[in-house]
Amino acid sequence: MGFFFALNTRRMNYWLVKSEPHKYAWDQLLKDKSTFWDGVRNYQARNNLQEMKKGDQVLYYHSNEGKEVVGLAKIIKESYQDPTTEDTRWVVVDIAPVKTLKNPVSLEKIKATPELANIALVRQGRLSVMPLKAEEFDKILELGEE
DNA sequence: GCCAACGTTGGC
DNA sequence: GCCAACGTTGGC
Repeated sequence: MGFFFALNTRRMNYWLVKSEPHKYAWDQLLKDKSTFWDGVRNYQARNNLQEMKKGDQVLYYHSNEGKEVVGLAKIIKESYQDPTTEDTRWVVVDIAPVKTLKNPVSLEKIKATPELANIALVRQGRLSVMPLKAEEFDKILELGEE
């Protein structure tokens, strides 16, 4: 049984999402306890949202101001129609905070870390929802807890 | 505030 | 279906 549990655990997916702090900051998510992740109007980001499964872990990045990974969140509801638009092309997911990183991990630090130099956050600056490999996810968390 | 990167739109 | 024009994101 433990063997199968380990396999399932390994299938969990890891993500990084961006938010401009003046639009919706990490602190706001802590206050709200959960939110629906709306505003995605890019197909690649949308496709990533649709791949998210309940329980997947999500790193929360502040773009523009801060430019750092500030917290860890999780998916509590899988993708459904974006309630802020009639347009059926767009979806949202529900996320909830898990913990605040002891030390935010800056973009600068990420760029300077060889294991992280190729993540989409660096390579594809405009993408707002991106997958991470387990190793990359672990590395960022590790940097955040130092 | 500038501009590079890149996605989308629309004319042909 | 190509590609120029345009809009948006986000780092600097």
